[in-house]
Amino acid sequence: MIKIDKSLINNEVLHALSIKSKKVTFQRNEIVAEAGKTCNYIFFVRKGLLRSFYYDRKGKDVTNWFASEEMIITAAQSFFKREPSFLGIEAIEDTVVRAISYEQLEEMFQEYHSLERFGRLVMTEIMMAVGKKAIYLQVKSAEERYHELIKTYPDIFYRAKLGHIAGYLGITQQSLSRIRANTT
Amino acid sequence: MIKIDKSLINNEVLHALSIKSKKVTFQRNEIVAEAGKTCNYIFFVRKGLLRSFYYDRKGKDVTNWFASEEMIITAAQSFFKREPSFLGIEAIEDTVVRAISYEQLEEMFQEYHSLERFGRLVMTEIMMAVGKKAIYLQVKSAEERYHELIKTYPDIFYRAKLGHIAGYLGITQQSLSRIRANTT
DNA sequence: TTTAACATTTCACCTATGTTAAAAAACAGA
DNA sequence: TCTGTTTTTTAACATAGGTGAAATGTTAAA
Repeated sequence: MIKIDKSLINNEVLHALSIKSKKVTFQRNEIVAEAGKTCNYIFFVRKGLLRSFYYDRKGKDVTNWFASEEMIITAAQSFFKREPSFLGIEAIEDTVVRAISYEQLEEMFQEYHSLERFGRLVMTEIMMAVGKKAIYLQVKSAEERYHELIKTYPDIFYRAKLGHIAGYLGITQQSLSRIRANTT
Repeated sequence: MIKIDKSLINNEVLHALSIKSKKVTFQRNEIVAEAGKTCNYIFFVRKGLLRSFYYDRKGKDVTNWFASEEMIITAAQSFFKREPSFLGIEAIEDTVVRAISYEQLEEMFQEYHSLERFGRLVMTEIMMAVGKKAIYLQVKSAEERYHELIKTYPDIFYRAKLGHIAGYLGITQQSLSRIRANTT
């Protein structure tokens, strides 16, 4: 759930980005990046909804992150460290993205100092978003986490499955169902 | 718990950093950055141990992060976004740091493209460390989180108070004491 | 329109962690 | 070394959320 603030990039770089990136479409339920393989792309979502996910020790599917219109998503650790990913990414809806490969992005970082800066600022945004999630998991109840999620990202309620949302919140789908029943 | 890999910076920039930064010492229990105020410095720890912390809704002190030798710490959201901090930072031991102000760091980012790049890489490391913490809180039991912490950062066991560690793990100090009793 | 697959809710019971309070242990200053 | 303070442990009880299973609801293909 990281929105990109394009006003931080100048037009020249924005143009270069649009040339280097390619448009890709995915169908609902299609795998966008496979767990176990190195993730070579960062995706800018134009239309649709994606989630990254992994399997916990007991084999349960856990949603790690969502991304919809104007947001970015990748398997960050794999993409930036060039190693196999423990995260998979899938399209939850029919989705259109623009994808930039690691090599292309690296080239552009070399070429445009201002993009390197933008990259640092985006990474700072991501870090704070992830940090906020950690703090919520650290001190808020499941119910509070749920209400906060729906408040800041209302359409997730209609667009994602209960089990996906529950996994993201770190609870079971039964617990989330119970929370909904208690508070609606 | 973010170690800095200095091999990613060239000597010229490293030298400039050491000139622009200043050495500061703090006594055990001294406040290094106050919650409610904008945090103007990023700290590179030379000696000692620090923690960042906040108060949850019920007023309970919760440790957010630790930093010891060769690590960095700041109130990231405040420092990078230039806004009042919800985090405080305190020295847990007598501590020596090198501090760089936001203005100085900004100047240096403008001057050295390679530092901007380094900043992006460091931010990526931080993001992944925070992401790992979030995942642990999402799917691991308190006991697993405790053992992982002690495994990856053994001296925290001797150097930090039980209550600080418990807060970091997202549990009460009584629960952590119980976990220790069960497994020692 | 029926049926099969999938998603959500409900329920009874269980367990990890929280809460409150007190005892024990460790530590720091005189 | 003694003493007051802080930290850690222990214990009894409370509760949020997990588990497994079944019931109900929804969707979409045939």
